[in-house]
Amino acid sequence: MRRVSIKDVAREAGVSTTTVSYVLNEITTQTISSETSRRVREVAKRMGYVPNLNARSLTSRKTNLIGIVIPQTEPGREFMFDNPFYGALLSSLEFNARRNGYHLLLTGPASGQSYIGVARNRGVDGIVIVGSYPSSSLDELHQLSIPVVLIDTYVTDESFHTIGINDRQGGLLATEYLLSRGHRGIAFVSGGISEHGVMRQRFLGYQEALEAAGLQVREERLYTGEVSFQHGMQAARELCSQQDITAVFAAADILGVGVVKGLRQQGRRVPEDVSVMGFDDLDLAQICDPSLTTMRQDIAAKGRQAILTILDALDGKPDKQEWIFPVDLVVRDSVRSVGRPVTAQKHRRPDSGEELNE
Amino acid sequence: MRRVSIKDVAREAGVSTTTVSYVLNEITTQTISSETSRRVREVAKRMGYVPNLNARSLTSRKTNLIGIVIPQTEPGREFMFDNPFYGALLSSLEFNARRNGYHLLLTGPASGQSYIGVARNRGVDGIVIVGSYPSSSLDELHQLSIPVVLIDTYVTDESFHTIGINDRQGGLLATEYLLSRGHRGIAFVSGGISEHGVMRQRFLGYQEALEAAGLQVREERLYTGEVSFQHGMQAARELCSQQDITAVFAAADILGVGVVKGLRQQGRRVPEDVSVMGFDDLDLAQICDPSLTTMRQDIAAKGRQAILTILDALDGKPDKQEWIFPVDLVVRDSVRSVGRPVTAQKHRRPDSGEELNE
DNA sequence: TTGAAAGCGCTAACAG
DNA sequence: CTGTTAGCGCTTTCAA
Repeated sequence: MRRVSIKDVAREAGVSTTTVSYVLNEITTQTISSETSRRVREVAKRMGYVPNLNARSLTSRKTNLIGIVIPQTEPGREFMFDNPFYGALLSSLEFNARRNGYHLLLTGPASGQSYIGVARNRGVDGIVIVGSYPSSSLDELHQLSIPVVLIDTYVTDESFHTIGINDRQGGLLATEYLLSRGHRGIAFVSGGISEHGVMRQRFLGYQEALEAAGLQVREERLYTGEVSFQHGMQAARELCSQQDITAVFAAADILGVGVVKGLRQQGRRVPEDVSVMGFDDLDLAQICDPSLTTMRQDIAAKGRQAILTILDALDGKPDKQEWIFPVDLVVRDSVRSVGRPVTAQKHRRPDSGEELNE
Repeated sequence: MRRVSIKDVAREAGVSTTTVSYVLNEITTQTISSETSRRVREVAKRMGYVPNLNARSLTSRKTNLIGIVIPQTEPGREFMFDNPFYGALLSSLEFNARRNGYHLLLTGPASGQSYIGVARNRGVDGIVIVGSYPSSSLDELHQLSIPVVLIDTYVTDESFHTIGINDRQGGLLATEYLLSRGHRGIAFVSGGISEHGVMRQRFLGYQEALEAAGLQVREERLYTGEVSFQHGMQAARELCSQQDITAVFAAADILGVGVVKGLRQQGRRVPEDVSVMGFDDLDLAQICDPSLTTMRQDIAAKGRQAILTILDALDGKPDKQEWIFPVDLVVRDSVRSVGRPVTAQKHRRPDSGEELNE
């Protein structure tokens, strides 16, 4: 049984398809007698007419579809995302798209194939890309002449809108906090450090904080890999052999909780033996025990702004948008103070986050 | 700058659009000279031609689109899913859809509106619905004459395929395990218990196990609410006042980790003071400390089978498919044995999961 | 206030 | 081996 089309409605109502179209789309430049209008509406309703958006897009050149590209954690891996971060972001994208009359076309990057293909095939009106990709892939995006929003990636390209947080400052603040607690041996656990990725920025913040404190980044304290619970655990296992590490800065909560777990398995207590900082402030941070001290970012805001930015661009706003949301330190239970070196300050305010003014 | 269409290619290659269509779609019933074929391909590539799937769907009556409906945790809430369960499931759905040439149209149920609307608008080829909905909503699904797969819901309707696990048995096994460990005061923490939902089945398993052990379900030990970390914490806080509760069966891991957290906040130790069981075996279960004893289910398999079932139906297989995947007990660290009543067995196998044969 | 006609990009009989 | 033609469902001039 075929779907009822505009033709069916037109025939049944005894008018032309044009008229049906006018009525149902409430075209104000046309004037339709209220009687006709009423009848068309009634018939359409009775027959259960639903417009075919694909057909409509053919003429209107607008699909009301927004493409979302979310990375695979690892190439060839079945799961796009183990990291709850993406679930939260996706939720926000969906919610905001829907309330504005858009639908979401979801895709991971086609393995070995242009991940733009889908967007072109379907004629999405805009596209949101999460995470960083080789710039070769991004080149293809130029060819699509549609609004592109890049979330969490550092490319300086005038034709793309970007949404992110101040990752470098986040890394800086996190590390400064650990330093302020007296830690000097601070390991860094992260995902892959690619040129345009957030991990690199968080690392730079880490480095900057260390150097400002007169310390050096030490190769053997760096644990990069994938952003996963597993990698966090693995890193923790390895770093246990270095006695001078008293704190770990994990550049994502999912890594942080892995680190905590791994440390535990090695018989180390958190934070008594080793302190741990996360990044993101997912629910995970509170689920973990001890609850994770972390850098909070507003994931919902990112999703919301991504959609709004697309809509703005579709509305004809020409300027590139560039949003940087703030990150905030959230102190919980996974970091403790250790005896500070001789450079202790004169006036030590008890229990306050002492600034590190070298 | 307009996208290049089949017409453009045809003109450039000096052939008709028909020929282009034949070549590019590799229609085997037609025979095209290899020279023409080569030229068309070359031109198409050079011009960067990408077929418009929306247009194609107009004639082929096939969109290669699968609609996915994921519930909102709570009506009016911004997030569809806080629960990482949905992220995992969605990943699997996307992966399997893509490898079969399908794309995913993602939507939460439109607030106050038919959540079938999107599917009809877009003409999706099949639809996957996760979670249980009022049966009134499901009625509309009949009108769509497309394959429908229901994940995690108990409706007996011949026209829908279903995929799930044996929730009742899961609830039974979980509770039996707690009983076998000597627990008698077992609380039940879950999401809303709706008629066709999984929570109800898990509850029935809980009830069955209790009754088989000569115990009764007690109203004051039931904590139903939403499936969230928050609700788990809240339930834990409340159940602390009941001294005779020595174990909690949380019908979802996200609830379980909330319960553990809540108990901790009340100064109760897990499992020394109170034992906790989860359900799902998400990563969370291991992130939690102590790691959660739980019922494992294969989320990836659910997603895979959902897509395969749609494809089967689209291929013309007429029979309703009904998949029930197994659940397995995963013993970790959140449950301890308590002194068993006098009915202790003669031969007590140390450290084995003693069966409860009353 | 309404409708005829053309066209969006593509496919599929059918004819040649 | 290839092209003509009609049509998928809808919008949009343009004319009546």
